[in-house]
Amino acid sequence: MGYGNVSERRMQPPQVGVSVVILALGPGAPSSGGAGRSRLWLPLVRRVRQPYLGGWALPGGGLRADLSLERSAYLALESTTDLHPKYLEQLHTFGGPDRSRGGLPMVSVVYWALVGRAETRDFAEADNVRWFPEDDLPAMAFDHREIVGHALRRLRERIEYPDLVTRLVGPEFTLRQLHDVVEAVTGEPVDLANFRRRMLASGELEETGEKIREGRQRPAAVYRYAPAAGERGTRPWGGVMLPDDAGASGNATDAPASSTFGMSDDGAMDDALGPLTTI
Amino acid sequence: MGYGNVSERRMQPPQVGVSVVILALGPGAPSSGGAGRSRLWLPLVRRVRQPYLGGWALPGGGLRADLSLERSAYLALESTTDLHPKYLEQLHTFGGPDRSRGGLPMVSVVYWALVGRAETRDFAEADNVRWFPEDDLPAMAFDHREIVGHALRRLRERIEYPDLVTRLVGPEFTLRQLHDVVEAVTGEPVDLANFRRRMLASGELEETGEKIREGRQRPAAVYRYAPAAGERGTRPWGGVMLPDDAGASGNATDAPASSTFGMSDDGAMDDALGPLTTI
DNA sequence: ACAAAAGTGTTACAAGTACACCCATGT
DNA sequence: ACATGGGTGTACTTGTAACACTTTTGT
Repeated sequence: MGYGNVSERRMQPPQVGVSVVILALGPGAPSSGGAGRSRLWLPLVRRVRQPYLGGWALPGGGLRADLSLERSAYLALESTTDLHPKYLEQLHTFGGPDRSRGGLPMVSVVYWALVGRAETRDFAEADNVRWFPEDDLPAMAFDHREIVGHALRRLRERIEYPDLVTRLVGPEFTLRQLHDVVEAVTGEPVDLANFRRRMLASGELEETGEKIREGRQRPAAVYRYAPAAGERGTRPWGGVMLPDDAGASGNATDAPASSTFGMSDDGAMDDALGPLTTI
Repeated sequence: MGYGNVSERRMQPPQVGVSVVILALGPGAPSSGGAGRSRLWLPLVRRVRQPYLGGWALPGGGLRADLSLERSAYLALESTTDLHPKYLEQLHTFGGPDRSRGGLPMVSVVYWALVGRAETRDFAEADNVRWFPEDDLPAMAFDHREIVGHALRRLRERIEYPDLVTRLVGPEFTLRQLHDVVEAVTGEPVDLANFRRRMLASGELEETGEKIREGRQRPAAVYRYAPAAGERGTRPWGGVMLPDDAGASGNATDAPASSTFGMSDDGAMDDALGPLTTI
């Protein structure tokens, strides 16, 4: 009952898309010439359609019915930014009529990921992609600013867990590097001695046997993240490890995702209907 | 590129729905005649269409473009089970091609909620709704069994937080009641003395001044959940408090949701396309 | 020798655990 | 009086924080 006299349009479910918040460490404040404490940076893409045409938005894309949410997120990210995080974790799903000002209603499943410095290619800018420091973001499309805030909060809550910190620094690292990352992320000073002990006590770090000298003082032991087999994926949150060639599903000869994804290479189409959304 | 020769259908984004996992305390194992430790129960609704016709599924419904995700979840729940939780929290979003066996691809935004014993009307069964104990669930449609597992894990992680436990017992309670709930949920014994102190130390419980006698021994002090104004909503997770008459948006004369929702009263349509999905 | 960073020890305090104990109440 | 649950005390263990200290290296 009550079905005929309510406008059909209001009953329509919204469209779905995926967005990704990528976080990486980058140079510090310009006042120190980029030196000093590192900051968190994230890539945004320029929108190429209304609404918010020309504005900055999170990388994202449409959701394909034949792919898992993670795969969709990964492909959307790949096609817009060429980044290849090894780990994606679902952050939250945003929806509701208020967020799509001017566009069609849209539900965005948002993932977040951390990438090491190496993967960012020194923050080189692709055509429509630019990296911004977390504390100096431009005006952003839709509610993407709040989404970023959400992701940052999440990161700060969990940054002290070995699996998260280590993801920001790359596969091998010294304890001091981890420490500096934690301080950069939280903005709070952390006692180095106690931090060392906590990390080592976690049992998830393994000494590589190598030593590395960052300055010109005593070299530090190099570690890698190597959780005991039993406790892998034991975290309260459960992200998804992507295969090394996550763009293909176990077939190395697959065409690159950017061509199978069927999207032109314009980024930030997550909240407007892209060419693949035919209704 | 690569757009024309890929089937249009695969490019279509999936439909979206909302599902809700409701958890409430109910009678214990039948071997003890329902006495003994309480168990967690949850309501399921019988499906009235393919796939999984006649099977049990989580309450849910379509997502309306003109409502927030929470409101959609609330209305779907209300129209299928007549339950009115005061609090809903987003759990996770499930999607991917594997989960919709036989149906059209579907993304489900899943919420979870806890309701007090009072609200369950002694687990009375409505037409197509039945309550099941968490440890004796029937075969369930789609991946709903895993979704329930997800919700239970989440509950067990957080059950010791005052705001969660208190939601399972209703507005007023004794410390022993809280304690019993925690033991029922975790299955582990918890030291009562220490539990009392932890709860009181949280500062989120307020004595009502009343006393109540459960057995025929010394009466126990009655408490209510009353977090200090500053720390309300300070939890790492952030659910949504629904207004007391959450079905209406501040307008008491709104028609009941079941008629504005535009759905017939068949439950568990979240993963099949209901009458309101016209494409 | 000195500076700088790596790495270890020590102490103080907070938080959590186990368990013994007393108190209030109805039969 | 005594059984039963309500409520408190206490000793012990564990975790965390602060900070002094020793070691290794290059200049």
